[in-house]
Amino acid sequence: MQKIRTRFAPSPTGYLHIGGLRTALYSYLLAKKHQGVFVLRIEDTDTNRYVSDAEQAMMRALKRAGLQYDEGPDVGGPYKPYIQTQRLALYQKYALELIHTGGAYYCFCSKERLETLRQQAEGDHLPFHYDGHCKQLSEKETKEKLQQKLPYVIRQKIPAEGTTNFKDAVYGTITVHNRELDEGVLIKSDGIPTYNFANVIDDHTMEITHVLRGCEFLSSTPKFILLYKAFGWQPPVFAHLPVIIKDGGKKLSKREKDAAFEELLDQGFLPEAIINYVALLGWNPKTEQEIFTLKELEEQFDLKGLNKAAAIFDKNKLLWVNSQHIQRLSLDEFHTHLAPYYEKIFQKTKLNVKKISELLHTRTKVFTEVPEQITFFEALPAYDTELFVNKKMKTDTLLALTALTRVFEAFEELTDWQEDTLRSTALKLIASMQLKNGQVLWPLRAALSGRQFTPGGAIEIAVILGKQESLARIAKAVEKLQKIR
RNA sequence: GGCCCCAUCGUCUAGUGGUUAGGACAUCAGGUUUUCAUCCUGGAAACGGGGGUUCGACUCCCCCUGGGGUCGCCA
Repeated sequence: MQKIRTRFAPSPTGYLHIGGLRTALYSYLLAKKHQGVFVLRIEDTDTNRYVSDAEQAMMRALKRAGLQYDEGPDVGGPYKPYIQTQRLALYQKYALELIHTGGAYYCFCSKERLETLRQQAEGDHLPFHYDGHCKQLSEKETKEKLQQKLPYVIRQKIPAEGTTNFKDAVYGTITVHNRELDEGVLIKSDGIPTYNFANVIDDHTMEITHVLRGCEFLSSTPKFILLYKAFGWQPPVFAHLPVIIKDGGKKLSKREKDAAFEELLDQGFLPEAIINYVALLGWNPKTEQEIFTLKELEEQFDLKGLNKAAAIFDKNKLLWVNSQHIQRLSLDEFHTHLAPYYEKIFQKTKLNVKKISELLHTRTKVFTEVPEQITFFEALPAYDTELFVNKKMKTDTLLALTALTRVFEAFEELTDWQEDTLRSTALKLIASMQLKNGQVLWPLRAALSGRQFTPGGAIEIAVILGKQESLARIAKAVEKLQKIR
């Protein structure tokens, strides 16, 4: 069997958004699954929309996502160059060939004439099609106009009769009447090809076997097929992907920050989690597995599992997938991810941050939510004595005062500030007071943290804070509680 | 508007003529736990509508409705 070659062919107009990421991912997975080759090609034929550094941003994003391409602008390959504006001579050559074989023709119509045609069509409530005006030109007339150096474009010639169809790997057979197809521009007046043309030439010359792209191309694919036919080439397998929309059914635009892959990274999501989530948005593994590594996706991906309907990007589920990936991280790996946050937060104190990581591990959905969870370690936040009142724990300010006073006395005597010791000391005290664990430990945790909810319990927090700081915080709580008596 | 495409819980989806319509997220209730989180148990929650075909339709066909795409010298 022929070796599978897929490509991701973005136009460098901005950043890698979720839809693009998914297209790239599926292309990558399809190639990897079959030991094929994944190519990155930059489609920069729109000189008006040139955005500097967008290519670099695209390549960086792909790499951060883990989708390393085998051939591309910066890594080279046997079909280079991989940037369309560097392949202009090639398109020129094929366009000429197409004119000679009757698959295309010169068109000298002015933009004004086309605009008039367009307005007319609109007035008649008809779809605009080029009227074929220049198709009637004789060879001699054409030659004359070329010699006069009149500006021209090259248009695709489309059969007036019949239908064109192709089998899409996800949508099945698509058929359209040729009369519905516009004889679109192949080469623009500046000599640069349009997407329609460059895409076909490149996919063929780069021997791409499978084209995965957004379904906005579904209805124009017959034109591509016609182009392949005109050249006598075998078209690749096409697989069009449904769109990803945001909640509320609106289109996910590149402008939207949360639609950009790297923005998600900045928001504290793991690249492998984003990949995992996006993979499931429109593809079903046919098993009940939900959490995948890239490697597992490479093994299990199949075009057959692709879905036709548009999918809504659900950040909630992404959050969950992310938390799952975080929990699968080893403690060391997890700790490494948190290091920069610790550095920022713990300016004054030197704490056992490894222990904090332990507490955080099952409590983190995204890294960016970590700071708010642990700032109380650095400095005791202001709090009200109401914090000591908890119905479920059966505590109130009076009980808290006695409990904390006793805890202070017991802890003060300890020479060994270890978790086991603290726990047994606390439990012994609780037993002697004939109270429930929560009646002492809730006030203790509140005193130590000044917060209603914390990662970890009273004992764990005390261990991390150390003896001096813990006692100071308990003393402060006692003082506060005495004041309101 | 023409053409093309799509349609199962709020969301992602399984389902290919006979199922108590399954799973996951979210949600609700309960349990474990010194709070929170994790973890465990359970609940509520869907086949857009109308016609056919068939002994039998979520599944097949048609129409409607709703949604999306496209109609550029953009991709």
